[in-house]
Amino acid sequence: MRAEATSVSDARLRAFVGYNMKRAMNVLQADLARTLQPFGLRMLTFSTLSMIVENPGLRPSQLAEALLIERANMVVYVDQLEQAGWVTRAPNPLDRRAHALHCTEAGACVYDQARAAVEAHDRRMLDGLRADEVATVRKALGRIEVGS
Amino acid sequence: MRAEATSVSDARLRAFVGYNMKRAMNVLQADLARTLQPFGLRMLTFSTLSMIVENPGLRPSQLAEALLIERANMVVYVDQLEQAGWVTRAPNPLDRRAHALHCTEAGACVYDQARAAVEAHDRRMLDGLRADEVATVRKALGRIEVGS
DNA sequence: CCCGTTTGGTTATGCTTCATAACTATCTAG
DNA sequence: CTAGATAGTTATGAAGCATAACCAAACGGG
Repeated sequence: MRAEATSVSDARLRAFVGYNMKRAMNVLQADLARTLQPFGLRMLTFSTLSMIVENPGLRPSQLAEALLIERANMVVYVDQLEQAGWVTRAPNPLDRRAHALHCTEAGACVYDQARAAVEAHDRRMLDGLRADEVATVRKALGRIEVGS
Repeated sequence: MRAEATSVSDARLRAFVGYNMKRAMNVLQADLARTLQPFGLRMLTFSTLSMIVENPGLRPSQLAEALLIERANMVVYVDQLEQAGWVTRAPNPLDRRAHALHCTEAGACVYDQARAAVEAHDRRMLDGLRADEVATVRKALGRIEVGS
């Protein structure tokens, strides 16, 4: 028999919605990373690629602001996408400081495939919840995000 | 006028519940860190302290398992709590390999105060949501956590 | 009882995310 | 024209997390 037969309980922490959210987020993040790994993407590079595909020509600083990431860190993610041949940093004729980000054909291709996988993952994650329940979750997440 | 007057949109990413959850979690985490900072605690040290207060005598490895943290990393958090004088590592007479974790009086005191602050934070975070909506959110988070 | 295996705690190391400071080049406003 | 702001970059450090390796102690089959 073990030294501690008494069971350990996190019931007190379970009372906090934030604690449950963190645990759920852990699982979600690990699962999503597994989903994206075959495409050579991670959560942040996928988000970055998505923003570039959907907003062609945008600047890195706009990207950073939209994704709540520091400009300094965005450099790394754009670097990785550029080195993979999925994104290009074109000079911006209107502002020689800025870059205009565009995706390549290969980038659009991998994005389409990855997006389908992420959509499937998102659907699977909410499997068993009714549409109105999902709507409630979205509403709650929105409140938490802006409410601070 | 700026080079890019066209507005940047993350609408495509907003379609994913996971993306909204990550953004909400970012805000939550930053806000909770601010809440805990006056007490000299962070999310993980607070969770660790809570588990020790609520489960006196438990072993570090039990703690790690309950909080989904590697044993190797748990060492650091227990170290910090011990150095702050809030937790003690007592020898376990039944198993000389193991440690029995207990909180000190000072540890119980700071925990009570921090817990009240975290409870207030959790309540404020969900302000504006009905009880049944909160229940739905809890249910969804539970599904995501175990569903994988 | 002996010895291989397992377990508990620890140390070291590396990766990812994130924040900050500092620098250069460029733009903008007075 | 000059001062200050902005865009991109580099360097650095903190936190969270994972893995491998190590030692001491416990366990279990022969």
